[in-house]
Amino acid sequence: MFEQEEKYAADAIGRALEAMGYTPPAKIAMRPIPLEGIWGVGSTVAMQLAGKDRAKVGEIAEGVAERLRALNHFANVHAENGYINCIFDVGKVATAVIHAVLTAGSDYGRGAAIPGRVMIEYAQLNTHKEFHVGHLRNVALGAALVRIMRFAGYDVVAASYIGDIGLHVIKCLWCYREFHMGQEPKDPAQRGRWLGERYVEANQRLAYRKDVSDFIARLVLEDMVFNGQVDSIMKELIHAGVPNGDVAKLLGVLVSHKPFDPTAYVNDEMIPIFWKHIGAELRSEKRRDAIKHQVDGLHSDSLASLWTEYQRLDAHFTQWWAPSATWEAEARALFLAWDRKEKDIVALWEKTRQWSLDELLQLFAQLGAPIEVYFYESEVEEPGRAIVRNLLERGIAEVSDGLPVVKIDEKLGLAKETYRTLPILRSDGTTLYATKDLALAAVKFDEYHVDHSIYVVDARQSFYFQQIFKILELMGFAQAAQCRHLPYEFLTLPEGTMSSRSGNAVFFEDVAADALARARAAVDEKNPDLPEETKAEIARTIGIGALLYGMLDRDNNTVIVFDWEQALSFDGHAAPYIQYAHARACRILERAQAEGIALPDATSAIHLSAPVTEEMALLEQIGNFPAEVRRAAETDKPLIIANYVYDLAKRFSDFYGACPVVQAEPETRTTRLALVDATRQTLANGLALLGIHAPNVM
RNA sequence: GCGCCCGUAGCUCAGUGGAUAGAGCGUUUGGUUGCGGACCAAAAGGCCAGAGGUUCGAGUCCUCUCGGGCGUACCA
Repeated sequence: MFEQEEKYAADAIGRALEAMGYTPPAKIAMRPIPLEGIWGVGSTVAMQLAGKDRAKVGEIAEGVAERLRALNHFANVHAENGYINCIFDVGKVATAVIHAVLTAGSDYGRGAAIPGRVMIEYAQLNTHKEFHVGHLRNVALGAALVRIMRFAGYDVVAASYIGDIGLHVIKCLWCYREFHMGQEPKDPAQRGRWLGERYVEANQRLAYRKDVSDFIARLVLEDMVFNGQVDSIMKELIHAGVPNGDVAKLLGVLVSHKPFDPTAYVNDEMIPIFWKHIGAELRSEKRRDAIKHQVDGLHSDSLASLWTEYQRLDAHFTQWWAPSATWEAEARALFLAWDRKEKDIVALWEKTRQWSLDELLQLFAQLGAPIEVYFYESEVEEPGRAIVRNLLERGIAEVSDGLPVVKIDEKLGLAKETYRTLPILRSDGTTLYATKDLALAAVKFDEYHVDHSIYVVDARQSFYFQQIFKILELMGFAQAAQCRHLPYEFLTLPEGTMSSRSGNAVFFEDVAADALARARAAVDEKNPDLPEETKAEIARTIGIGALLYGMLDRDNNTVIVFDWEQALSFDGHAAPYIQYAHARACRILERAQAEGIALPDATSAIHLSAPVTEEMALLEQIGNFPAEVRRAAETDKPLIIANYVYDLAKRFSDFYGACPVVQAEPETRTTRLALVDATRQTLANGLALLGIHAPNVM
C-alpha cells in the first residue's frame, strides 16, 4: 500500500545523495518509523555511508532532508539521530488507504499474478488411523499456506496425499479380520474412529511378545528385591516340571542381565508359569511397600511403574501369549496377499478404506481446507516399483543386503557422508514410503506440470526429503531443484510424543467437541435471543477458529506442547479476540445505518486534518496488509498473518476506546465510519487466509 | 559420531541487521447510568543460554561452548 510512497522516498533520497556528491547504495531500503504518533517511512542510508563519523552522519541526513523538504511531497522530512524520516501527509495517504480497501473489498491485499505453477502437498493423512490434534497442525498450516500464496498471486494447486495402504493399513486389516470380522459400530460416523482403535489394538498385539520380554529385562535390571527371589523361583519352576535346560537358560539370562528372548526356550509353557511367579512376587512387594508407606510415608516410584506395566500386560497374558508367537508372521503374510491382490483382502480393504475416507473428507470440509487433487498411496505402488526397476537398470540403484537402495553420496561423488543410503523397496518386494514418493513426484512433474513442489510435512522427515530430492535429481528431473520440504515441528503432549500407533493421542474430534461446547456456552450467555441455527453457526466459527489460530500463531519450527486449556482459551491473544473486533466493527456500521446515517463508500471524502494517534496507528496497520501478505507468502509463514490480524484487532480496540464514531461530528463521523469499514474488511480478509470466519455477531 | 531444529519476562510465545526488546496468561491496582467488558488502563517482571567475531549498528548474521528436542538402510 505504501510502495509508492516508499519508492518515491527512496528515489528522492538517491537523487539527493548524488547531488551531494555521494554514491548511493544499489537499493535504498525504507522502513516504517517505529515512533508513536508519527506516520511515515525512514531511511538509514546516512549511517551506512558515513560509518563511524557521527558528525558526517548528521551532515548527510540533514542535507538529504533539506533537499526532500524542497520537493513538497511529504508533510515534513527531518533528520533524527542519523535517520532520514519522511512524514506522510496523513490526509492524502489515509484517503488512498481507505479508498483502496473499500474499492477492492474482499480482494484487498491480493497480489498480481506470479508466473509458474506451485503444487502444495499437505494433509497427508492415513486411512485406518484416527485424526488427532497433531494432524491438525499439518492441515491448518498447509491450508493457510495455500490460501496465502494464492492470494499473493501464485498459481497454486492444492494436493492431499492419502496413506490408504502401507504397513499400518495391513496391521489394521489383520486385526480386523482375525479378531473383529463382521463387527462395526452402529453409528456410521464412528466407523473411522473405531477402525483407528483397531489399529492401536493391532500394534499392541503385534508388540506383545516384545513388550513382555522388555518388561522382564526391566524387572531384572530395576527390581533388586525380585533379583533376590530368582533362586527360589527357579526351584519352583523345576518343581512344576519345566525342563532343566530351559530353567538354566532363563537363570543365565536373569543373572547376566542379557536380553530375554522367548523363542529360545524348548517349552513355551515355561513363560506362563514364570509369569505367574512374577505377578506373585510383585504383589508381595506391593504389600511390603504399602506397609513401609505407613511407616515412613515413602512409595517406590520404580515399583509403581513396574506394577502399572505388569498390569497392562497381564490383562491380556492368558489370551495373547500363546497365539502371539505367530501373529507377526500372519501380518507379514497378509501384506504379501495384498500384493497378490487376493480378492477377499482387497474387498475388505476397499470397504474399510471408505469408512476412513468418509471421515477424512468430512473433516477437511469442516476445516475449510482447500484441496483440488487427491493422491492415494495405493495408486503409486506399481508406478513406484517400475521406477525402482528403472533405477536398478540405469545403475542409480543397486541391491545391497538383499534390497534395492540408492547410495546417494556415492552416486553424487561426495566423499563426505551427507545423504547416505536410502532403501527404496523392502526385501520382500512390498513398497516403502520412498517407493511411492518417487512415483508421486514423477506424476506431479509429468501430469500436473508443476514448476515448484512444496511438501508440508513434519520436521522429522527433513533428512528423508533431502534424500528423495537428490534421487529425483539423479533421475534427471530438472524440477528437483524446485522441490521444497516445508518442515514444521511436532505437536507433543505434556507427557510425551503423540502417536496414533500407541494410542497415546488427543483426538481432534474430542477437542473440537469441547471447543464447540465452550463457544456455545459463551454465545448463549451473551446473545441468548439469537435463533438456534445462528447460535450453532457462531459457536462453530468461534470454536474451530480458536483451534486453528492456536496452530497458526507460532513459528513452524517451534515444538508445540498441546495444552488443552490453552488451546481452548478464548481470551487474549486468540482468534475470538480478533473475531470480536470484527463483530464490534459490524455493530458500529449497523448502528449508524439504523440511525439513518449513510455509510461511506470508496468515493467518500476522507478528512483527517488532525488525526489522533489511534486513528493513525489503525490506518498504518490497514495499509500494511498487502505487504504482509507478500511477506507471508515469500517466507512460508502463516504466522505473519496470524500476528498481523491480532495487531490489527488490537489497534482497532484502542481506536474503539478512544474515538466515538456514531456520536462524532458529521465530517469526522464519515471518516471514522470509513475507517471502521476498512478495518472490518481487512480483518475479514486476513482471517479468511487463515481459514477462520469473521462473524457479524458473537 | 554426523546432521537438522530450539534456547528472549514466573509460564506460553512474538520480534523484517536499525530508534526505548514486545504480546498473551498469571500476579497487583483501577475502569461501563457512553458504538458489546470475549474489552481497556496502570504496576511489577529481561546480562535475549554463554564466549568470541563481522558491522556505523547484532536478540537477529558467522564460529565455538553449554543445555533441550528430533533424525541418522527395509516406520511414515
